[in-house]
Amino acid sequence: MKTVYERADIVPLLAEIFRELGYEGTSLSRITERTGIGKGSLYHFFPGGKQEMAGAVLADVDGWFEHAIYQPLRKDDADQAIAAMWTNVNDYFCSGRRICLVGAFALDETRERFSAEIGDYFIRWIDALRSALMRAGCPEGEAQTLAEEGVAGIQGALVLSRALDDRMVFTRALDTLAKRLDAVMR
Amino acid sequence: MKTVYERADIVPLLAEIFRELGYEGTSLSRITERTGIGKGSLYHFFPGGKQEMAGAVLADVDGWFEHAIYQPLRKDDADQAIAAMWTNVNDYFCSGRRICLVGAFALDETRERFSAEIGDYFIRWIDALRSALMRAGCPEGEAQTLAEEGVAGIQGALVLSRALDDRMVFTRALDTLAKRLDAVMR
DNA sequence: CAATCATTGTACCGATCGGTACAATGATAA
DNA sequence: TTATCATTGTACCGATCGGTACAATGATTG
Repeated sequence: MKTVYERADIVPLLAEIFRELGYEGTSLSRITERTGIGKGSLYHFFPGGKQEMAGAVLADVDGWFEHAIYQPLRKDDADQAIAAMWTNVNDYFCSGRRICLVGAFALDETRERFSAEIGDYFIRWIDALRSALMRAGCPEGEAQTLAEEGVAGIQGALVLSRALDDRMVFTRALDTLAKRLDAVMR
Repeated sequence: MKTVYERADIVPLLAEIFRELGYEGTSLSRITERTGIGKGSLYHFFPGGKQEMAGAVLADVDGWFEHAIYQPLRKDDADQAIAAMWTNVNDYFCSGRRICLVGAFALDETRERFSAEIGDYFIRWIDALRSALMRAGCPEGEAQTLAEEGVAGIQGALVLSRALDDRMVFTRALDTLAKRLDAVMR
């Protein structure tokens, strides 16, 4: 018996493991244990080993945010895009049950491995949000501060809700942030 | 030649290493490499091994916050204590260069090892801040939300400033948070 | 059918992991 | 001085680490 995988199917599985265990905590044996995918397959699709696996996961995450969050913020109706951001972020992070892999990588030495990808992810999030805020009538300086506050607030809400093991904390924090940005736009 | 240590001197050294490398990323050999302390000494002071070392570091961090942040928030003049919190937090985290070990542990599976300590640290921070806010004239419901927002905001600012490798982001975020809490108090 | 080739399971590699055992060291106290 | 005892350096343990080699598998193509 022999199961055949595709690279595109493996990446989301890897993502969940890196999210839960972190980069250092993720070992090849635990990947095999939790997915059934052997080393042969893993090194066939990711010849660069663990580093390439994590890199592929980061690229996948980045692609999702670019499509689902950043592009709407840059191009669509500002009010609608910002409203959609809150609901999409709440769904994506499962109300705080899931964490942000990029944020987690930023905290420890894993950052050194992926500093470019990590920086890009947040820079583009903040820029896209600021763009939407300005189109909604917010002056530039205030829009930059608000955008940073919103993105940082989401990351902090993830930390806090996991620390307290309380998903309501995340949803509540998102709600407070949404109201704050809303208030400045009109 | 033989260097003699005390447990109290070792803990801060361990703290810095756990902060930079995370729990899984911190190995005994790297501790020895960066501190010169051998396994003999480490297991003499921490018979429980790595878990006890990290536990001692968490207790040390908790003690510092209890003394320098929480107690003033609960007992001293509210305005002064909150103002002191911002400057002390900015100093403690070196304007975002240092991260919060408790928050980092909360993000990955390390949380399972120390869930009680992690939960306590944040619960007491939020409670103390809410107490100060209420004494400063903030109604209870709003004080709870603001306290959570403040603590989460600090954690998010740490993530963001490290991700962007920009310490100004941290100082700016702290400033924005301070102004926000200040506005509601009067 | 035969040949090709992407994919997979498994055995194996040296290095490092967390942890233990214990003798050497050196300060303290009788 | 001698005995005691906390402290340390070092050698060692089995397990696991990330990674490699390669033959077996099986779908695809001519």
